Amino acid sequence: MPELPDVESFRRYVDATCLHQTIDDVTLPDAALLAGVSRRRLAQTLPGTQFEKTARHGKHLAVHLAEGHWLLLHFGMTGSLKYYQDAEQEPEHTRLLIRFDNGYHLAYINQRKLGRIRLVDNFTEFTKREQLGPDAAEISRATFRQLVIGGRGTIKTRLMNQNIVAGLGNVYVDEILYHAGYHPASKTSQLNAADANALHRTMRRVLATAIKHRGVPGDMPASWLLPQRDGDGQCPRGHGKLETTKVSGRTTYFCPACQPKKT
DNA sequence: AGTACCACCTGACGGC
DNA sequence: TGCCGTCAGGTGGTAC
Repeated sequence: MPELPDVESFRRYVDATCLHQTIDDVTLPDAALLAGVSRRRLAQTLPGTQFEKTARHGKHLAVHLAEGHWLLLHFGMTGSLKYYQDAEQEPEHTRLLIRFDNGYHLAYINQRKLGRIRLVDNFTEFTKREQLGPDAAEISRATFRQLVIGGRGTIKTRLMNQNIVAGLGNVYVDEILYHAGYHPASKTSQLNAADANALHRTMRRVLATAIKHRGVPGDMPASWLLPQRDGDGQCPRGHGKLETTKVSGRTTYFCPACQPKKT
């Protein structure tokens, strides 16, 4: 479930493997993921150019091409990348395959096809056009406070909204609310500046830790909720079984003892 | 401006 | 064995 830490790990992976190599050719086994760009246009644009640098905003990975455009990858919930040499190693569900002139391949894999592949002139303009909120790993405390408290709705829904803060999804919002001690259905109208500051501090810490562990669930600290996301997950602080509920349609894990509701 | 619900999409899993 | 319903969840659309 690629959220900000996963996408940041993909970005670093591309930086570590694919920069400054000339693209020989591109294969698009499935055009269903293309958004605003045709198969033909990608096949015309990519060969002959190189990946120059990468950027990320929320859950969007952007690769700047030496010829000027940005290749944008969104991973949905089942997307990932793999860099490999032998053609035989091509992963299942590869939806975009780039072959470099050093003989290596970069595969964009996406089993459930909920991701998007785009080609845009300007990444910053794209994030504005999509009205994405500030990146969750970069947002200042003051801006966060302004966007996240007050108004209507629940804190979980607010934090999941990419137009408010970009990068958080179901799993990491649950994680942040657990560590900060807020019930996911707490009303934003009941939160004050101190609550916002605490949430901001916790969010930054959770994201930094998750990035350090490359978003791999099994590598997260034992004190985290994430490894407990299954049938009978336990509160890592010893309060017994976690509860699940639906908040705006998403399965939500929380500990009723650690996370009292503010209604 | 909220919520509620559906659709997209595939594969795993439980029930019968 | 095998069929079917449900669930996973990021996003976007619609109805209310």
